[in-house]
Amino acid sequence: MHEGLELDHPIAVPDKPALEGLEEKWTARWETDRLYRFDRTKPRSDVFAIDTPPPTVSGSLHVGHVFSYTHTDIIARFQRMRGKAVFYPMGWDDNGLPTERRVQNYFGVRCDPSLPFDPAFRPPDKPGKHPRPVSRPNFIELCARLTAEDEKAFEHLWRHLGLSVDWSMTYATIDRRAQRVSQLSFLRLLRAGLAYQLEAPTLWDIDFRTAVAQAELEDREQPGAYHRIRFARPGTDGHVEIDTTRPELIPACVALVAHPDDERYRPLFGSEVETPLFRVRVPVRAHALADPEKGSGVAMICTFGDVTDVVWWRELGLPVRAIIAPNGTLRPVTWGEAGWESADSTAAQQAYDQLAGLAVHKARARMVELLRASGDLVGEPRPITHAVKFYEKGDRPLEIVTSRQWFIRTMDQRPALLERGRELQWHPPYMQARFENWVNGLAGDWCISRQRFFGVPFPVWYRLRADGTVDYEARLFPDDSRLPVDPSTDVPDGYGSGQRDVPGGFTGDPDIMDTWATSSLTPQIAGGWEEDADLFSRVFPMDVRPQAHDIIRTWLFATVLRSHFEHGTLPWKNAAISGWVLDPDRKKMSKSKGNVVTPLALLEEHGSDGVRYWAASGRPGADTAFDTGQMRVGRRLAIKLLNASRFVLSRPEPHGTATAAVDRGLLTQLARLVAESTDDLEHYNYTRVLERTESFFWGFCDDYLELVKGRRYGDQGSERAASANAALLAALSAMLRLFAPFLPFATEEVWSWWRPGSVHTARWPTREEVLGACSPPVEDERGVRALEFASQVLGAIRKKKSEEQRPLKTPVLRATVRATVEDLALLPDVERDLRAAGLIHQIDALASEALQVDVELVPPDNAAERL
RNA sequence: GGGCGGUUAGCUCAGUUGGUAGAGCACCGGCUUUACACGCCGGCUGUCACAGGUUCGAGUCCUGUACCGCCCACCA
Repeated sequence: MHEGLELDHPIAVPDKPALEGLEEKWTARWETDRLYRFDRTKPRSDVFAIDTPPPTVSGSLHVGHVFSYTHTDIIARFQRMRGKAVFYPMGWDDNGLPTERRVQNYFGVRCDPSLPFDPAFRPPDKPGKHPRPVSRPNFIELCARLTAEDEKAFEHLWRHLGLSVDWSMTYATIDRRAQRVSQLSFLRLLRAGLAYQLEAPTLWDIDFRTAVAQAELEDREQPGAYHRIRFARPGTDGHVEIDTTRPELIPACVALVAHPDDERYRPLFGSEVETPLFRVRVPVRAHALADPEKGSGVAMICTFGDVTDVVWWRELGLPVRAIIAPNGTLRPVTWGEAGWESADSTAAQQAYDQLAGLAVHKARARMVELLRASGDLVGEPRPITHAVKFYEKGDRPLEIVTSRQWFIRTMDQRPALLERGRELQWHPPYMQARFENWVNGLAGDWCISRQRFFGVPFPVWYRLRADGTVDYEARLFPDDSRLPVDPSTDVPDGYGSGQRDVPGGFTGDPDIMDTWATSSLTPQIAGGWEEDADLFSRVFPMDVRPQAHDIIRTWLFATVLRSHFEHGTLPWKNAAISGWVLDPDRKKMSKSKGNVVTPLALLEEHGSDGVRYWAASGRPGADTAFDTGQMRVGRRLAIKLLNASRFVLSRPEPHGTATAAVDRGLLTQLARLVAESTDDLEHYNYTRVLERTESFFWGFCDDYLELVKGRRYGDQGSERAASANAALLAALSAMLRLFAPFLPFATEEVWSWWRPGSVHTARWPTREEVLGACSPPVEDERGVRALEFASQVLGAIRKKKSEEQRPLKTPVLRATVRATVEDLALLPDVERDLRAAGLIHQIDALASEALQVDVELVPPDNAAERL
C-alpha cells in the first residue's frame, strides 16, 4: 500500500482554490473530529509529551508567542504523524502579581487575608473610590472570573494559528489542581528537610513589600555619587576615610573592612573607629572581598546596603543594626541606655531624628547636609553611574530587610543540578552553558515565600502562645488528603474557627508562594501527579520543554530542581529553547517599546500558514527579525501548493508505477528528502526541513511539472502517462505530509480533495513508501541525473527566449546540446519531454566537456510562431 | 570582570566531513503560458568583520583583535 496511489477515494478539486476561510473551516472540523485528543490508552513508549509553557493571561499575546508556540506545534504535528499519541496540554498562567494588580483595578477590591470567606460576596458593579477589602478565597474567585475571559481570547488565537493542542486538557496555575500539587510538593520537601523556614536578610521590594528571589533580580544603571566620609580614630587625632554611595546607612554601620594584604590599612585591623554623627564604635576588619582599588580601599559594612554587606556580615560574625523599614523608610531608633549605644547618645538621637521616617533617597540628601555641617564629608560628592539591583517588576532599588521566609535548598544541590543539566538534551546545545552559569552563580537557597495575597498559600498554621505571640516552631500541617487548604480561612485539625488569632489558639501563615514555586511543577500539574497515577505514568518524564532562553534561570532551573527532588529524574528529555522576535531595528519586541503587532491581525492579513512559515524560519535559540515579507512568501507558498495540487489532481488517469527515468529520478530525490527530513525533525531542525522541502517543491513546479505536462496528457501514450501520474501523485502525497506540520491549513485542504481522513493523522512518509511508487522500488541515480540534465537544457532554452524577449511559447527550430557522453546517453529518455516542454522541433547532440546549449528560435514574424 | 552567541549580496538568512560563494526578498528586464497574474521566465548584486596560522587548498579548522547582542557577577 502506498499513500497517494490508491484512487478509490473520489477526487473533488475546486475550480478556484483559495486560502480564505480555511482557518475557520478546518479548526471547526478538527474540533468536531477531536483530532488532537490525547489517546491515553497508549503506553509511555508511544507517547510524546509536551510541557507547554503557560502564557500569562493577564497580559496580551504578542508575536513572540506566535513565533515560539509555532515551533512547538511543528514538532507536535510531526510526532503525531510518526504515530505518537501527543500529550499537548495548554496551561494558563494566572498566578502572581500581574493578575493581582489587574483584579484589584478591574473590580476595585483589595485582598485582606484576615477576612473570612464570604460565599455571598458579589463584586461592586463599578470600582469605588476606596478599594473594598475581600477575603483571599473571594479574591481568588474574582481572579478566576476575570482570567476566564482572557483565556477564551487566547484559545481563539491559538486555534486560529493552528496549534494542535488538546483543548480538553487545560489547567491554570492558580486552579485547584495547581494549588494542591504546589502544597503537596512543598509539604513533602519540608518533611524531607529540603525546605525550611528562616529569619534572615532577604532581598526586599519596598513598593510591593515582599521578599523576592535572586532569579527575579535585574541590574539597572542608575546615577549615584561617591561620598568620602571621615571616621574618627578614638584616642588619636587620626581619621579613616571611606567612600560610600549610601551615606544614609551610616547609622547602620557595623564595621569597616579592607583587604587583608592592604598595607595602608593593615595597622588598623583589630582597632576601632567611630562613626560620624552617631559616634558608634565599630571595628576595622579584614576580608578578601574588599577591593583595594575601589574608592579609598576601605569600605563601610552596613546592615544592609547590598549583597556584599550580607556576605561580610555573615562571615565576620557582625551584629545587626537595621534601619530600613519594609516600606523603604528609615525606621525610628532610640539611642542611649534603652537603645543603641553611642559615645554621645543625645547628639546621635538628635541627628537620627532628622532622618527617621524619611524615604531612603530623602534621608540620603539630609544626611549629606548633616555631614557637611559636621565637617565629616570630605570634599563634595562625585557623581557616578553604577548598576543597582532591582526587582524585575519593581520601580525602586531593592533593599535588604531581615524577615522570616521559606526557602528551598539549592546551594547543596549544585553538583547534582549540574549533572541534570548535562543529562538534558538542549536545542541548541550551547544553551546548556546558561544553565551551568546560573547554577554556579547561585548565591543562596531559593526564597519561595512572598508577602502578597494572590497565589498559592503555604499550608501551615502556627500555635499562638498564652501571651498571643506566634510560636513559629509550633507548626501545624494539614493532612495531604485535605489539600489544597487556605490557612487564612481553613482551620487546622483539632481547632475551631473561634481559636483563630487568639492567645493559645492558632494563626495561619500569611504568605504565598513565589509564582515559580508553582510553575516549576507544570509537568506534575498537567500530568496528574498524585491524582491520576495512570495518566502520570504515561506522560512523565515528558519529552520536551519548549521555552525561551531568558527564563532558563527561573522556569527551567526550578522545574529541574523540583523533579530532581520529587522523582529523582529530569522532568523531560529535551529542552527546546526559542529565541526572541526582534523588530527591524534589532531590538526585542516588547510592549514598552510600542512596537507590538496584534497577532490576530497578522494571521488575518497573511494567513495562519503564512505567519507559521515565517515563524518556522527561526531556528531553535536564534533571535529572529519580525518580517512580514517572509509571511507573504509563506502565503504565496501555500497558494502555490493549492494550485500545483489542483493541476496534479486534474487528470490522474491512467495511473500505474513510475518507470520513466525523470519520474524515477524525481521520486529518488524525494525519498532522500523524506529520510533527511525525518532525521532533522527528530532533532528539532525544523527550519532545514522547511527550506529543503520548499526548495524541492519549487523545482517540482518549475521543472518537473513543465517537463511531464504533455506526457501526462497522453502525448507519449498511456504507459508513459501512467508513469508520470504515478510520480505526480506519489510526490504530491509525500510533499503534503512533509509540509503538513508547517502549513496545516493548506495541506489539510488539499488532502481533503482526494484522501480520506486528515493529513495530520496520516502516516509520516518514509523513504521506502516513496520509492514504492517506482518500478522497481529502488533509488535510481541515473534517473536523478536525467531529471537534472533535462532541467538544465530546459533552463537554457527559457533563458534564450527571455534574452530575446520572446514569449516562452516561441518554438525552437533547433537546439544543439553539447554535453558529456554520459549525459548525452540520457537524451533518448528525456528528449520527448524536452521537445514538448520547450516546443523544440529538432535536437542535435554533440559531445563536449561542459554542458552548453545553442538555441535557434523561430524568427519573429514567422508564421510558425503562431502554430 | 566571567560566560555564550553572532558578523556571508541593499535586507532576512542557508552554507553538512575544508574542494570554483547560495536562496528568498528587494531591484532591473521580459512574458496574457488552458495549475497558478495571489502568476511565469530571465538578469544584476560579495575584500564571507579584521589580522595571523595550519593546509596543495579556508566562509568552514586554530590563535588573536574589533564591533553587535544576550546571560551571569560580591556594583563600597
